Amino acid sequence: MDNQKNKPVDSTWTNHDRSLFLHAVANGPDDIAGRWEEMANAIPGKTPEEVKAYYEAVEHDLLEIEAGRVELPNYNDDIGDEFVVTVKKEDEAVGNLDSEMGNGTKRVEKERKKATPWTEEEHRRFLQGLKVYGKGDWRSISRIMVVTRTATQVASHAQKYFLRQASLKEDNNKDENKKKKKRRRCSIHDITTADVPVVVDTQPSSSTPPTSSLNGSQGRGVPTPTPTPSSPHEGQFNGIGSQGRG
DNA sequence: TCTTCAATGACGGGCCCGAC
DNA sequence: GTCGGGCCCGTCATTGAAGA
Repeated sequence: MDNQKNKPVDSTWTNHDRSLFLHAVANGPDDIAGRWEEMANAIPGKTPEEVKAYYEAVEHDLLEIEAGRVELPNYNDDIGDEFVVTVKKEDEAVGNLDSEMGNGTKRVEKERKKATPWTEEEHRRFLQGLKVYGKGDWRSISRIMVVTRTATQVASHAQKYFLRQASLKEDNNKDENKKKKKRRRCSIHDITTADVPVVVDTQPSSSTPPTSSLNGSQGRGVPTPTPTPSSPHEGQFNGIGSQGRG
């Protein structure tokens, strides 16, 4: 199977297949052994071998791009087809402000872009990227791990994440009474790197999937850490991704 | 000079809690 | 039970600094 590593991405995969593939990657099982079978089940007409080969090809392509060995064909729009389908829909809903700004045509009325909350899935990818690429390499994290977010967004998210961690740390040093007094909601930032195992090997030879543990058996729903037992809304941020804001 | 990152503040919106 | 004010959170925009 290793000889398929340098194979270009299989062109027989339709956009629909690719969407299913990405979804399967995001929600795939934790254990590597049964992973490909699970993913193949989610993509009609594809065998586990095909899924694995496709995954490795995609991974290889990403690494090539990352290494600067591949010229990017105007990826602003192209990536959207394959990786940010859902996000694009939201962008359209708010008038695709990004593309307008990107063309250099200044907007007459500067309208604040509608905030799209980070999903748990995105946050977990972010954490994995943080572990793999380290603090500061937001570009790589945004390109490889959280393709639905720009480097700026990743950096901003990281800032709030670290602030949150620092705040939690501070609270832990206070006594129980003070802790209870402070109202703190559950937040997506309560998911820390300790909850996200590193599974990405940046070496091209590795076939370790970058998102193999995302969600994993946990899947959707209740996040593991609930650091504020005093909060009446345990597991509240379960809805952060889905509930949206309005 | 250009690109990238970090820091900061503004803003929108949800949630909590007390008053009624 | 409901309503409203204040608090808190998350995202976006802007600006300056640093490095290539």
